[in-house]
Amino acid sequence: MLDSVDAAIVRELQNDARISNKDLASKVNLAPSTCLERVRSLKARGVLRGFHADVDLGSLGRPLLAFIAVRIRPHTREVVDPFIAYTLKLPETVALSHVAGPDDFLVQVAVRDAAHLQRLLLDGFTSRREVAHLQTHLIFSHVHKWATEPYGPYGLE
Amino acid sequence: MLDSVDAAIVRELQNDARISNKDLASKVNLAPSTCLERVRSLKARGVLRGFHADVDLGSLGRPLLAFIAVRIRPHTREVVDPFIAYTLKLPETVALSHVAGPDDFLVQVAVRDAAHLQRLLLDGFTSRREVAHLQTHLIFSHVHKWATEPYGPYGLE
DNA sequence: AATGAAAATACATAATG
DNA sequence: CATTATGTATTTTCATT
Repeated sequence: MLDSVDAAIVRELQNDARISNKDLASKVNLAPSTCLERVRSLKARGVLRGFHADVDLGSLGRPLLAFIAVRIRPHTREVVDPFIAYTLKLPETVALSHVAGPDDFLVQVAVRDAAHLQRLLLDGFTSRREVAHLQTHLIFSHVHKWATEPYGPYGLE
Repeated sequence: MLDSVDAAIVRELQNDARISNKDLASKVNLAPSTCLERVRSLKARGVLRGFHADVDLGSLGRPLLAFIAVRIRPHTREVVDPFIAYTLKLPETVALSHVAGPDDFLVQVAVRDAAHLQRLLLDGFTSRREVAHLQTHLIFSHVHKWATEPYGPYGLE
């Protein structure tokens, strides 16, 4: 359960995680000491899970993004869990979703170029016995909305 | 072009964007003053694009995630650009990818429950004239790997 | 829960090697 | 780029409300 002050703190930290506690306090109309307590509590309650730099992937030598839709067979825990662990260990993997539907997983990857993507597909995915089907969607552009607002009054959840 | 020190700074800030400059400097074996300069330069060069809190969406009243694959028609700039602007304004939208393939867009949304998702699909998407086809993939689980490592030596890019 | 004040840290900058 | 020095600002704790 978030009150309106918590919601304001969460909003500000979604937009700028490196804001100083003093400036944050001033934005949400709290004394710095109170603000610090609120932030600690939000972390302790698991509302704030972490703080991360958003990095230009091109600068990291990975300018090309793609989704890889993967069907695995059999779709049992014995196969699913190791597949997830394996995929998350790949340095190309940026995000992994286990989804409902014809496809089982959507893997978002960041690579240097098309040749790198091809190698990843062949050596990293189709070579695995549990991978039954692959479909690749090149990403022309990708926008992440870093700040999600609470649903309902103040996210009474 | 990142050297190994830049790469280390970027890695640390991807893992913890709220680390103090002093602690960051110590982790990457720099003097604080030098470290501060490095971080500023990385921001100025666009390598570090921003810093964001990772928030538990359930706590915001949005525990259900889905991908919505959208085909729009015609796929012209006159239609594409307003569609992107519209979709990014929806409070349910978390991320939007313009992709190659049969589907034109993958929209990641966060909603309260299945009823909310249904309303979003009907009122937010299928009601629009340019939306030719929709396919929804419920997300069972989603993992974002916040730290992407450079490709090659130090991401010589 | 929130506050203000004190004590401990950290930041920002400049000068020097 | 590291170190040092300096003044300023922030963070953090804690007694009080």
